[in-house]
Amino acid sequence: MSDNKDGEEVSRPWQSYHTVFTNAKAGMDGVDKEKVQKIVYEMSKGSKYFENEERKEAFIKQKIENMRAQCAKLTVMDIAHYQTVADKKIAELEVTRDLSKTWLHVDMDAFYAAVETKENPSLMGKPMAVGGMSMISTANYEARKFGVRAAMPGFIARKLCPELIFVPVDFKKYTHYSELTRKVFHKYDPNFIASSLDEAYLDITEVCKARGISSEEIAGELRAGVFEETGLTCSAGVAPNRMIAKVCSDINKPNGHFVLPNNRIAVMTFISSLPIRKIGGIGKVTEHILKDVLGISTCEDILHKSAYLCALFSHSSIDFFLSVGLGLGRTDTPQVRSRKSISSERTFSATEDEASLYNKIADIAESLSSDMQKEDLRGRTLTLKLKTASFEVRTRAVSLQKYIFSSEDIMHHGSKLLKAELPVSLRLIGLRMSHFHEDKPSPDPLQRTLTKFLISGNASEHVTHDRNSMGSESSSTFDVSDREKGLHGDAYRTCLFDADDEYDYGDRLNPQQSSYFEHNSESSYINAGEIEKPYLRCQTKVNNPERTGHGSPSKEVGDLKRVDMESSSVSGQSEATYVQRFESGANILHMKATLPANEKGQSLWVDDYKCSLCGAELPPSFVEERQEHSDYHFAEMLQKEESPENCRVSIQRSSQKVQITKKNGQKKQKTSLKDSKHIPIDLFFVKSNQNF
DNA sequence: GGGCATTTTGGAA
DNA sequence: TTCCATTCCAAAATGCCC
Ligand SMILES: Cc1cn([C@H]2C[C@H](O)[C@@H](COP(=O)(O)OP(=O)(O)OP(=O)(O)O)O2)c(=O)[nH]c1=O
Ligand SMILES: [Mg+2]
Repeated sequence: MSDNKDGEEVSRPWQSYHTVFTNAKAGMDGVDKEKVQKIVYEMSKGSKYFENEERKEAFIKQKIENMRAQCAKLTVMDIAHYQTVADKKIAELEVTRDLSKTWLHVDMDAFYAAVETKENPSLMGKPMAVGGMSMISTANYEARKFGVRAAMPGFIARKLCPELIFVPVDFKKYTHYSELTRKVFHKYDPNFIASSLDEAYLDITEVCKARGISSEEIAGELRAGVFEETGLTCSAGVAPNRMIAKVCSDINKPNGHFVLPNNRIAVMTFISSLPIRKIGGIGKVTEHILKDVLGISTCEDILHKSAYLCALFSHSSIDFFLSVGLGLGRTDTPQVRSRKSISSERTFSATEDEASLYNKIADIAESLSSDMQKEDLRGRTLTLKLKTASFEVRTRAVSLQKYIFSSEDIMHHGSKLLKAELPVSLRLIGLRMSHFHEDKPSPDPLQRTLTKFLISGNASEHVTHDRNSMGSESSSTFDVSDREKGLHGDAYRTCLFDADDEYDYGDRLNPQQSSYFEHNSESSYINAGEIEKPYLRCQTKVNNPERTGHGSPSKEVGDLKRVDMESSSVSGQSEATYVQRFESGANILHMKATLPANEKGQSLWVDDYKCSLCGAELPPSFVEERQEHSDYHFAEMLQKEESPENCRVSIQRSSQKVQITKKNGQKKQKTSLKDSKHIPIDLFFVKSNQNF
């Protein structure tokens, strides 16, 4: 297979250039995929962006090779062992199957584009995209016939379709229409989960029973209701759990619905031939890895390769994959979660002019501060995000003792972080605040703690009465991390098991969250957890519409005020903690590991391939990289011997980093990127894997 | 050994 | 001419400090 692939890469290179929009999507039926691929490739080839993608791709390929090697080493006995482990796990999961609920997933058709067309009917029937020349957020179905898709840069889309009309994004409009749709959703499930402006999950078990009608009828009625209310079409999917419902809503998109009966046979039949990429949580990289390492393409394949999966991946990943293979997904209604961060970033033409960079960051700080004030947020951690002219992304964070929100404070700390990176040529700067303080303004930390303590008692009561108690959202007043652990402490990994849940956080129509009634924009968080009539307490949060060119309006996340942990830690330093690292994008999947530790000494290349100190693999041809790698170990040793106290910052700032997986004692490592000036780089790997 | 802080990664709309 | 976004989440890994 790999030989074959390599061969194709040489003769038809565009076939191996995968993008987020390479993946099939509704409305792409009659499209000449080959032609589109070729144009996309031609337009991308040679660009800085492309080169960065190639670097990332090379990293993944290497990882795949390592995993394949590991598979090859498995003995018959190993495989038999893993098979029993897999079978046991499968049996355990099967027991949890719950076919008693009926979930419906609704997804608006070409949402932004549909809204724009509704407001400007002259666009009807013409290929149109929402966004600009650098990026489009979505395209209508006429444009999709040309291969134009969401997340595709505008200039490429125009190449695919010269007639394409570009309409700038206008979040205010989308938010408005979103509210209208939610009004309809609310009639069928007052606790519906809004996972984005245009999507929601409804537990229609009760409505069906109460009205004595089928889920099919509910789906039709709901879609008609949405159309009546908004003039926009949507698609729906009905299934016994959210994971499958989401897949189903895509089956008859646009303007249609698909109902999967609540019985095991139907689910298994449906899932078996389904490409794994259709499942939420499995994206480009995971698909690539499972395909190239184990030949897995469909959900059915997952069960056939269960032993290998157990041999290669971590527990949580195994649970997730096997659940997908079994067609199992969440059926409960999760706890409402509050926003955890807020950010603002902007792309501009690359520059290394410091004055101009400071101007940019000032604008961003201003914008972020303004957003924070709209939600009455104050945060303790500020993260600076940078994207260099070569598309390398870096982040740098500081945790402060004070909670801040003013543009002055943000700018002050943000520019300090930026200053440490100069000189550098950047194309993007972003600022993100997190570790929010949940109280109302009260600058004094001590006082806040007290206030919080008092409030937490009351707030807790409300919150805990929240619909279901799976979360310990407020159980532990002062320990955020404990609460979060509780939140994810379920049998499955939230993120992967049910990707839907990833989005539940935000748009779930929760009391204080976004929706269409403003009277509560001021609602105090003390009522945050109460949910009698959730939507009645929603506030309309328009996320700086039009500020950004495209993208999504920040997930109007509600701010379920949770009592945050107080300053307590702010580890030592009086000012703040500065730590940094860098790295170019590279993918990592988590796997099991198995590499022996090395001792310190000189850097030698074992088997002419592996570093004797850390096990990193670096082919002999990587002369410079090897030199650099050796230098790194050398510097590391010097540091250890000389200044133990500076170790942290120094090492982290060095151009390479070595990571040792504790659990497995295996190591993985990669060379990260450099620092502003040169560009070393590249990685190598690890023998084994990591955990998925 | 645990808790905290930082960074990276992959995913989704 | 233009030349690949923005917002947000969770997990995992790493290192420091107790
Ligand atoms: C996928 C994607 C969507 N969006 C926005 C624009 C979309 O209209 C909106 C909803 O996303 P989607 O539901 O993924 O797409 P869509 O509604 O435009 O089309 P479909 O008929 O296939 O459902 O989110 C982005 O801004 N960036 C993205 O990468
Ligand atoms: Mg949609």
